[in-house]
Amino acid sequence: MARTPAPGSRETILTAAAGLFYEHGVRAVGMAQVVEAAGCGKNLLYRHFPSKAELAAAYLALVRRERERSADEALRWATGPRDRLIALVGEIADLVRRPGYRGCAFRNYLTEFRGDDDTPARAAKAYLEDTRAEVDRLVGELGGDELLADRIWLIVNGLYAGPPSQADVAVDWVKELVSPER
Amino acid sequence: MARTPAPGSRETILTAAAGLFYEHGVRAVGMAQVVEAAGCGKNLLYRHFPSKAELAAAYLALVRRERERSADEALRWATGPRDRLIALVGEIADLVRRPGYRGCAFRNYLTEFRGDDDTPARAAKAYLEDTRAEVDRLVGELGGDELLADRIWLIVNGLYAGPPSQADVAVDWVKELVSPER
DNA sequence: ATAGACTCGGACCGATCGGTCCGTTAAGCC
DNA sequence: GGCTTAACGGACCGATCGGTCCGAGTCTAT
Repeated sequence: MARTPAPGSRETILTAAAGLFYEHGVRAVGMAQVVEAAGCGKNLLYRHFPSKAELAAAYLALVRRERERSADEALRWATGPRDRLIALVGEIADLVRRPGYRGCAFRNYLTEFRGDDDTPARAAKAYLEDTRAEVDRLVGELGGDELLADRIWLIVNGLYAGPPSQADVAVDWVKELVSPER
Repeated sequence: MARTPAPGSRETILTAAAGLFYEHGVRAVGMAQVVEAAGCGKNLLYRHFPSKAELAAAYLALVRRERERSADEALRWATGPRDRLIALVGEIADLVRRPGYRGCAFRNYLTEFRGDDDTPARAAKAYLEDTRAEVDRLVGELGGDELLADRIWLIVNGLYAGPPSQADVAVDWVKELVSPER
């Protein structure tokens, strides 16, 4: 079974905060709620995370780790840029289909704090840019032009926003786009 | 020249609130800021809008009126479902390209208040459903299948989310999708 | 001039925000 | 058992939240 992290540990607090932040939004969740969900004292929370902004940044970093782990696993068995692109979009589709899906954590944060340029906002932007760059790289390996990369990125953004019922449409479309024309 | 609305009027207050809500987000803007921007007293604000939720609902209703006016104008000269679909997406592209674009007001609200089911949230959902239904209707008139409607909706969602530089890509793609195959 | 209606600005309310601090309690460790 | 360490829970802080209320001032109509 999975190792149970010690109560009051940094990991426990961060997990509790991440769940609340993702479900309700960072702005909507107060530090008191985080403390209550984590089952620890405010004291300990502020020892691990000196401010709400740093807790939010750690939340986004945690989500990024999870996303990258999931993406790495999805891309493990994909060989070549074509399969890797399909796997990349398919992995996002799996995320969107998951019950309790509430949108992309990074896009959500940038919507909640639009205009801000604090640490978590920069982390969110960095993730989006890196993902976009990954799409560009794979399309380049595949020999595709910038238009193809733009179109796939358009689908990815639409996939993140849209209802889960659109996930299959997005994946199938990308498969079609990256398949050699008959 | 444009008629200047009376200071302290409902229209003046709503316009000021709408600008702040759209730029910074509804949660991030306090009623005191609205009052300050509107140049009126709190008294008058709460006479016209009995609560912040009602002000937010009026803000979304205002945006909806503007969006529908702009869409009607864009669709005025389009004849037939093909041109109307292209015009519909092109009008959204114009919005996205506008300086100061901060995303779709309705999607932003639903992100900020995810999980809530108050009056403004229902208004936002209704707008999105109506727009999606409009796409379905036009695709149906054109003789397209559900897949085409899903794909166009995917592009629309991606267009709203993506950087303005993607606007042309989205419009050109929709043109290609609805054009009769050679 | 005077009365009335209306507005602004701000004081004010209870609640909650992020964040600090401390008394109590409990868990090690010798 | 006694000592140390540390976490919990909550009181507490100033600021801000949405929302109410009132005094002072303005304008108009008579």
